[in-house]
Amino acid sequence: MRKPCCDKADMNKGAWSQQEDQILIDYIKKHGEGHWQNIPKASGLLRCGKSCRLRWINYLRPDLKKGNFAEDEEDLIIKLHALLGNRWSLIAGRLPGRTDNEVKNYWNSHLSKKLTSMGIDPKHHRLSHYLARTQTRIRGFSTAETSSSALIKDHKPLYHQIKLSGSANNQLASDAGSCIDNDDDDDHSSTLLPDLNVDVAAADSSLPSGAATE
DNA sequence: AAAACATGCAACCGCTACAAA
DNA sequence: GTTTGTAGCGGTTGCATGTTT
Repeated sequence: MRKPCCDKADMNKGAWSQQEDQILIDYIKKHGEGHWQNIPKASGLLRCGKSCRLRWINYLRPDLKKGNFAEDEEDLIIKLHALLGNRWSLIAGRLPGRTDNEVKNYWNSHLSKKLTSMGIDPKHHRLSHYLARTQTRIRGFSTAETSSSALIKDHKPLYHQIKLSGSANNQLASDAGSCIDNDDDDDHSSTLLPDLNVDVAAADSSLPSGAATE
């Protein structure tokens, strides 16, 4: 087991001060991103490189979009989560200005509850056991589009069509295909996602099993 | 008004992947 | 081929704030 990256007792922890933020911003403006381990030494910050990287990526980056998630962003997150599982960085990569941490937090605090309240298991994106008992066995998104359609219609359009440009869609399919596994207990593996036009069954099987599952 | 509880977010921790030596 | 160091990712925690009792 490797030592932690920052075991020095004199390193700061916890919330960042404005002064620390400014030092980090100034340093990165001058030297660019990367070489995070050098930043504490070079800038005089009493933070480990890992902490600097996280602070920059999640909070200080100028291209970050602050504020609430739009409805179409929510929808996209839900769809991508159904496709990719907890691959937060991949999902965030499809949402300009959003970070993996932000998407993850938003999922855990809002979206998973929202799906649960709709009777949908947020983990597997299918009807919860209670509802499923009264339904035919269904797989993947077709669940929400068919068997639970009446349920869905009473709520905001979580599963409505998201318009992606052709190239964006192809890129998504490409990205998604590169990270979905063949876990046969996982309903992602054979799901044809109608909205995104992505046949997950055709995904690369070379990835470690369970990568998109729990 | 105050205590208890719930919620959301920022940050940390541990792990893995990857590259360089 | 092995070792070592760094970057990046996802899970988890802790704290600040808001809400309820």
